[in-house]
Amino acid sequence: MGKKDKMDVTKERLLDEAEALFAQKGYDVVTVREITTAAGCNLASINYHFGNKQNLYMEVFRSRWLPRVRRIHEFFRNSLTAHDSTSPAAIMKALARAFLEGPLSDEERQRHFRLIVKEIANPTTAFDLVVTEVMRPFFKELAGMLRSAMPVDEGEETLMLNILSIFAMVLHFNFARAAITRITGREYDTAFKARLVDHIIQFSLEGLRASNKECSL
Amino acid sequence: MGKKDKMDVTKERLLDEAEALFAQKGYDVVTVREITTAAGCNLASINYHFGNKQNLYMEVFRSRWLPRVRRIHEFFRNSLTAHDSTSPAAIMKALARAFLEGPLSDEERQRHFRLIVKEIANPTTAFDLVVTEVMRPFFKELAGMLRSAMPVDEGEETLMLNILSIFAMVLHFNFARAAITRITGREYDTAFKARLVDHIIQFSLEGLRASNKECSL
DNA sequence: TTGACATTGAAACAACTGTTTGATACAAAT
DNA sequence: ATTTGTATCAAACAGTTGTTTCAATGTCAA
Repeated sequence: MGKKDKMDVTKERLLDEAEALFAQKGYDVVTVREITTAAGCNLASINYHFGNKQNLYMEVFRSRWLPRVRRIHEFFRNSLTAHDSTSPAAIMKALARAFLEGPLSDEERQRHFRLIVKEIANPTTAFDLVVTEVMRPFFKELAGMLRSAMPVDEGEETLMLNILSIFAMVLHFNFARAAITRITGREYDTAFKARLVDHIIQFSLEGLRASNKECSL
Repeated sequence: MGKKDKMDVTKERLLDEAEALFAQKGYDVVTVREITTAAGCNLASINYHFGNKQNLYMEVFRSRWLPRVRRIHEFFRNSLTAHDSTSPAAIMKALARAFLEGPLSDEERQRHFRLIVKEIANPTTAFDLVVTEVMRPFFKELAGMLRSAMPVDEGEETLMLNILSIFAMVLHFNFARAAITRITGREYDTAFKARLVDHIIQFSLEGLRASNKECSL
């Protein structure tokens, strides 16, 4: 194995461990020593491969977060064309399923949402990247789908609020796990997870109908 | 003005500034120098009055957060007994209004939710305090209200999920402000805020109906 | 084999962290 | 007036932070 390969391996491991730690604790709490120790490499390797800690954080979003959310989006599109039904309910169900039961493993999903929730709470340049690269385009795509699927033509803003609400639910039940278990006292096992997915879909589906009724008044 | 008064003043100002900064940036990012400078007092005053930084953080929750959420709960109860209507819709509307338009100023509300969202993401002992002191009792109270108001008797878990969902919406649209403005491009002015409140209430109201239908099948 | 290059390693760096110290100022009690 | 106790202050503390330095190591081309 040449050194060229070794470099890639170190870089990849740094990105992996960095993402896991950033998602778990947040950017400021995680130290470069923590990351390099977890990756099993030298303290200076972050600065060597990425320049500084900030660049490593950005690179996590570029090379890990963005490709992953694109996989989710693809999963969503595929599951829609497969059933080729374009009712709002079908769209919403496919959307929720893509994010909650899609191509991601449970661990990946938690990392994914924890990272973006921290960015939502305190946006950095990484959030600008995410917004321009995937969020705004995907929201536009969704709005177009829903507009043509809705019996009543809603305003751009109403559509946006509905989409935001669904993501609010998905995000919340993913990042509030620790809190939910403490409040409810119930374990976050697979049975409970399935129950949650069902609930989120039903809740959002009905919520979506609200704006339709409101507009038809 | 005696020194006894001065102490109280310093202590109160430390709590105020600490809460604002903790809510804005998070516990680890905020430094004791930042807090004491903002409060206009000496660096050592935090350790003098509270022992250490952690205790100050806990005291913020004890003397600021808990009383505030209790005011919201009172507001909710009062607005319910005033209209003495106990339909699920009335309960939900009163609940959403209490948290979104209740006794809190807009600035207070944002501080309030940002603090608890950070605790939900990464719970500390402060979260245990909040759960045992207000969350579990209030959730039980709410569940009791909704159970007797619902036409179909739901399971304890379904009720809990519905309540959690409403708080998910309320929390999200309060702490995701920066993100929402960046995504939608729309200003977070009073008009938009009013629109949001309406939306959350409608969305949650319909979402609540979902479980009722589900159970009746 | 030699030389150039890329990667790793241990050690040190200055800056910043929460906390402690001891002196000082001041009000109330003796 | 003296003592006592409380609050504030500047200064220093030890530990940790991200980053830099420079020698050591290995790889590939000449």
